[in-house]
Amino acid sequence: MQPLGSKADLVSVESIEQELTLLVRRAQKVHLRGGPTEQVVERAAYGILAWLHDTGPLRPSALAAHFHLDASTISRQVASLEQAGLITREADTEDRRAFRLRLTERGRDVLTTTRAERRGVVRKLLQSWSPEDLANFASLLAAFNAGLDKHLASDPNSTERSQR
Amino acid sequence: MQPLGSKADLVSVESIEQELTLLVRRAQKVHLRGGPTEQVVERAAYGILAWLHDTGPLRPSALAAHFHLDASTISRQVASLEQAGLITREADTEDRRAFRLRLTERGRDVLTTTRAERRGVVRKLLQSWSPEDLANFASLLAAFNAGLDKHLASDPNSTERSQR
DNA sequence: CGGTTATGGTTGGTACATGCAACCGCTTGG
DNA sequence: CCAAGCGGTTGCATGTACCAACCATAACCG
Repeated sequence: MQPLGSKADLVSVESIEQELTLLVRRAQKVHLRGGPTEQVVERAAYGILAWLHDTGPLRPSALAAHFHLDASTISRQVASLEQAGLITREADTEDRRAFRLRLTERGRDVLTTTRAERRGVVRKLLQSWSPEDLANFASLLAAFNAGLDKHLASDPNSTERSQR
Repeated sequence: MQPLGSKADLVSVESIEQELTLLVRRAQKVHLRGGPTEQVVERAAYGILAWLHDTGPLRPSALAAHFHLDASTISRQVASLEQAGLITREADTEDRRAFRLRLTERGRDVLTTTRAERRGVVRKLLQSWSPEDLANFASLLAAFNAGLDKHLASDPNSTERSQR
């Protein structure tokens, strides 16, 4: 509809940057807990539980790579999840330095509950959207994340300081 | 195309929840700094600078409301921005308890630089997108933020603990 | 008025998230 | 077998955030 690099594109990029900034800032506080009487599941922990659940037993290093976080950060969060009885570490048969993390029964339960609540919030937020918009948003968001992933992977610090 | 509440909707909601979680987690680290030799502009500070710039002098309380953050959080960030010489406080003629925040010359410069860099990153991330997708993403993101804003405003804690 | 309550902001205390540097122990390659 | 490297942990520093307690001014009310 419009030539590449048109003014409308610029406006879109500006708007996207703006909205992302706001979203990320605000979303800090949308971290759910286990349930009514339940256990605390921290914001950071939820991501780990979900990823472990969806992709099977993983090493801490694999988690760090997925989230683009420092190994030390993962290490502490893993320790606390283990403490809480939501995950266990099992020996890695191929390397005795490492181990693999697996959800416990309880971890699965907590994840299920928490995930249901979070999805409930999202559903409520999106209740008035058309199916087309929903599907579109889902796929654009996924595409954006994929791009971000690549960006962070290739160029870990360009976003910290643009140049030296 | 599909009946309301269809399976496809559920899948979209699930996917959106997932992608948002990942995005927010990863985006933590995409906070830019002032420039080559420049001053640190923290992630949080950037949002404040940008909002002050775009909507004129504001009270701290207005910032807190916009970001849905505690007044104390804003207070400290404002103090540090003032310290850095990026904003000034001017008396509020209507209420001597309050004051209004305004960007300084330097604040405007730093914002301009930082914003340009951030937009550059976003542009790079989105360089292969079609104009349609860009425009779509921008408007869906804005709509989502608007919904989130309403949600947080009406029901400040439902996302902290779903019920009692 | 004069006292009580409400509102705008700040400060102290605390918790969580995160990165970097230093370290420990196993693995791997001369 | 020793040196270099990798996986993970721990100490330390920072940034972001909330709540509770506080101060000062404003608004209300009898």
